[in-house]
Amino acid sequence: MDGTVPKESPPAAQGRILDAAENIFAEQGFAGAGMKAIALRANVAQGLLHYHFSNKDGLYAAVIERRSGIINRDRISLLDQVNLEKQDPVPDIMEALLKPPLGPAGGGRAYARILAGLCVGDARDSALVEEHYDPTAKRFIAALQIARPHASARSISWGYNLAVGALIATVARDGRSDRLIGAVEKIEDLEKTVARTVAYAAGGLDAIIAADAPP
Amino acid sequence: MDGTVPKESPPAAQGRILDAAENIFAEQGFAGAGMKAIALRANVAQGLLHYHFSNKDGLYAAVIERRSGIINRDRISLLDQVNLEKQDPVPDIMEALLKPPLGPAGGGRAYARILAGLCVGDARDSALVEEHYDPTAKRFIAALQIARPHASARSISWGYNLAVGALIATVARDGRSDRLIGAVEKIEDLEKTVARTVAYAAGGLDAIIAADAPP
DNA sequence: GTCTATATTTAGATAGAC
DNA sequence: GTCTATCTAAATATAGAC
Repeated sequence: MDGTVPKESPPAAQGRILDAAENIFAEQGFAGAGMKAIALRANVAQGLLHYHFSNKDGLYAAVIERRSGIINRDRISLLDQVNLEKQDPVPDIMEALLKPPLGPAGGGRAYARILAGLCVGDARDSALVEEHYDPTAKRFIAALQIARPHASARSISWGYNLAVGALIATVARDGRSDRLIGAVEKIEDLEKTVARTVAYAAGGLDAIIAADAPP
Repeated sequence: MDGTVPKESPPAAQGRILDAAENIFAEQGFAGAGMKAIALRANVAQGLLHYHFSNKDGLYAAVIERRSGIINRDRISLLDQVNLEKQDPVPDIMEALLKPPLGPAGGGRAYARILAGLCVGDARDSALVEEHYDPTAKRFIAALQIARPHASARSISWGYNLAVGALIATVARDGRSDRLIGAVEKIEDLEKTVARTVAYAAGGLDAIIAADAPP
């Protein structure tokens, strides 16, 4: 003991700020989120946000960096477990891509909505996607190309992009499907949601490959 | 001649404002767009925006209303031409759904990005979707249910939602597919883009129906 | 590291002349 | 209907005490 006393453990102010920012950016988007509201939800003074993250852009980038790191690690870990020699590895590849962001470690609905915003966003968002997601994306595209060796590179990359689109629709439009059919029942469980999105992405990929094939 | 002189014909200030707002809302999102910037691009005084549309919410709603009216009219018109008795009408239904927003009358990339934002947006966006898009959505879901009578209502409605997700990915992520494979060629033509998205949505729908079927 | 208080800029909205 | 000028509120960011 040297007399120094650590104030708070891991989820110190810095972590609370990131959590609060993740939620508010998800709800309001980048421009709509306010530093004041984030500080309020994190129970810290507004000035502290600037001390730790310089400015709003820095805070936004920190949120993306933290969560994308977790998601990419999980994605790659699952992808490495896929046996590319098996009969049809595409569903396994899609599950490795789609399950991490849908699961609890993926930040739940909040971060998934940020991810959706990233994909339809402006130049700042594009730069963040390129930095934090492109490297992993290339890994998945390479795996899909191995699984479908006769497909064109363009079909494969669109199959990847449209799989992410299915992910976005799954997260962002949750609730609308039930509303449109007047359903009143409970929330689906995660397994079923993942299974449906995986089936959709795998089926869609093969459909565009078939449509692209020379007649 | 009575001395009165009409200032400008159809594309008067009101139309220019809507055009400018559509573009800036597309680029920046609702919160990011500024009334000042919209007025500047429309070449009108800022006060005029409030004279015509009361406030920012009113202007946003007017942009959605104008474009969704055109898209819904085109969608229903194409859907009514689909022969539901033919062997497999699903691709035709999907084309009726996806072609209008991708085409020139759909507002081009600008409005498509607004549409994407609507789908991942907050409460205000949900209300606008419910008002302007739900009625047409129900028509398409009904048509899909007729084309796939043995599929569950939930599979059908998710097939619809995920088709919209494919639309969003097609528009919003344009450019990323080529970047990821290092392509440097020209822009694809509209026909090919529509055909791929239609094939994806149709193939994905049947995949989730198959996955949902009792074993 | 954290807080309080404040500076600076920018936003949406309004008033009134033309 | 349109413009100029202005009001008021809110945002981000900073300064300095603790």
